[in-house]
Amino acid sequence: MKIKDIAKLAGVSPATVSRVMNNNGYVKHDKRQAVEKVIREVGYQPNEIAKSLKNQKSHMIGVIVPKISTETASRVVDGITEVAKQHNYQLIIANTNLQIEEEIKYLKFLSNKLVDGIIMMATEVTAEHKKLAQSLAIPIVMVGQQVEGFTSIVHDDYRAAKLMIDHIIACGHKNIGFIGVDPKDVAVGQVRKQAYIDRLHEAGLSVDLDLIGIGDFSIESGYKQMEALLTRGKPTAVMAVTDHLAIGAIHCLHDHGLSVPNDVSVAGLGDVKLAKYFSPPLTTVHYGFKTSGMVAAEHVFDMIKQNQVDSDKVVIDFEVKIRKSVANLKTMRDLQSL
Amino acid sequence: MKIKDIAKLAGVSPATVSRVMNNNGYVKHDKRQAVEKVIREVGYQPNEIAKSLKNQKSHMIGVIVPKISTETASRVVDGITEVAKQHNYQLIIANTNLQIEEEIKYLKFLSNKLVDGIIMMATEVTAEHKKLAQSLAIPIVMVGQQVEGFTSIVHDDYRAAKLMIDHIIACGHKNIGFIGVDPKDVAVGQVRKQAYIDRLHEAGLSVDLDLIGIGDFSIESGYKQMEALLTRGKPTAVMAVTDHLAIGAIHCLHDHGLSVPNDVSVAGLGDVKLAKYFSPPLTTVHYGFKTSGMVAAEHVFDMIKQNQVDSDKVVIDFEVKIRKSVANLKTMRDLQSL
DNA sequence: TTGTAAGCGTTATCAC
DNA sequence: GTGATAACGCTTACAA
Repeated sequence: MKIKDIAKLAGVSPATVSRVMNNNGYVKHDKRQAVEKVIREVGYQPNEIAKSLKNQKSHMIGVIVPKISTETASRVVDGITEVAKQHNYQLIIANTNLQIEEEIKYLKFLSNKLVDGIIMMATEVTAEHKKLAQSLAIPIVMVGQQVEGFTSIVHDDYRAAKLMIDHIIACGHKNIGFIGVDPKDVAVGQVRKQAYIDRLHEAGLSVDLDLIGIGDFSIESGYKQMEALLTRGKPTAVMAVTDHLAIGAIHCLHDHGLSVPNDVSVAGLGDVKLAKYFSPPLTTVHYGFKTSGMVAAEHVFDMIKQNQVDSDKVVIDFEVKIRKSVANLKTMRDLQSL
Repeated sequence: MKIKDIAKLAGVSPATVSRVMNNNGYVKHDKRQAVEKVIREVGYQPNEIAKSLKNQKSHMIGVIVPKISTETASRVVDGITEVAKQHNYQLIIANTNLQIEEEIKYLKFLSNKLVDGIIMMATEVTAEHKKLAQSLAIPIVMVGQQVEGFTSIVHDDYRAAKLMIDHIIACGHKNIGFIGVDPKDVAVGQVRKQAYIDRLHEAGLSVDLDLIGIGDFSIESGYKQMEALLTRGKPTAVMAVTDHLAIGAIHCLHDHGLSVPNDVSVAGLGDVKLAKYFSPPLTTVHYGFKTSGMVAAEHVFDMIKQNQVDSDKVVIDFEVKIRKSVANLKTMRDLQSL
């Protein structure tokens, strides 16, 4: 059923039907009624593809994510959908499974008039990414990593990690371990580690390489790195760069008969939904991922509307969540001396 | 940059360029070379919208989910993406936030030539859903709920829940509580509850209404329902219809100074990623959500290819995960008598 | 082997 | 107010 058919049935021209559908131009009351009646009766729905082609607007934005089945990604996507809905936009999502060529491929593919804008959650951003992205006519915003020349929605990873270490130091810990990830991921792999190192230095504590382990993003990896740390040194506290890593570490500690936090404290970063339900409830930093998504979407829509590209950097709030997985050595000592 | 421009630059007709791009029809070697060279040089990418309009195929499938930031949904979507990729299809996802009118709306919207098929994760399926869905020309498959007249990808919720209760009974429990959800969700709200009731009857145990609580899908709700159960009766074990509910229940028990599983056993259903890292590790049933998604996608593509609609019911495997949150009363007694 | 032109379903311009 | 008609960028008969 196309516009022509409706026109015929209503005894008007296609143009009139179009005018009725889009509420623009003058249409006499009775004709409008007639058209609306037919539309209702046959349940006509316009062909969105044809509209897109004609209007040069698809009313879709592309979202490139490393892995949708990740809490971080799905929370960001959740935020994006929410504001997309307000703008009557649909999301077309591309799951790259962390493969960099896939990201490039989708960036190209999506930009061919298929979408009016792109939101990209990149882990690693290469020069090729940047060059390609810059060559595209449509607005692109980056989430999670700051990328030169693009509007980037980020959390202040440096400050967040530093405040976490702050808290650990304030609890009286001196041998503080670190479990991180590959530095290819700048925000998580580099920035958070740098914060750790800087904060230790500031506190006059030495950075012990034996107390640093680098894994990937899996829980198992947290377990393994913790195990390695245990053979190499004697940390009283460990900060993991991710809640999953922290959970793996805690599990390892338990398996080794160590109590968290009485024997070793563990802190995470990210505040996954279940973090507070663990035992001990995980001390971590809450990142507003959904907010990131919403803000990212708002920026894309601004750029679409104004038909121009900007390159802000917007920093989303975080919140340190002090729970039970980091022990206060001072109060523990006080308790023991009683 | 459109096909016409490429044609001009390469000194051929648009038709030839199209033939080169799609590898069909005869094109002389040198012309092909020339065209390919230009394409490469200008980085030409065809307009996918125009292709869709002409080909009457969008190479996109629509995915309607209640809430993407849910582990269940995102695992299903993960599976869908994986097979979509093999077929060179993109996903356009619609997040309904559990609102039924949204589902209807998207069902209509997506079907207007925008997508070649739809995968729907519905919680509640009304008559209106069915009628509308049936009127659409494109293939639709349902995930998570069996819907008459549609290919439905489901888990055997009845058997899964029954086996879980089985295990609980086998552990010597007699006062078994139940935390469920609204029956509007047939699979989770009705079927799992029925399994609980039936299994108790089969075992000759009476069903005590005071030991049944109905909440929603939130962790907090599990907490509240558990609290209510505690005031009304004295269960030695509780099955929650969802891991989140179970986690809430466990939390409540802990807050009341009760040990899980020594005082009260708790089982969940679903096996969220972190379930095995809880303490105690959660006894639950693993559902292959990613597999559901993959199978759903395969069915959609079959139907798209064969250009016909079928209405299978396919049942995805599950696996009972016996961990530590359900105690064996018999061995406990043996231990005590030593 | 290649080019011309019609057509996919809309919308917008321009006559009337 | 309304209706032809060209155009959006592509593919595919059909002609040459």
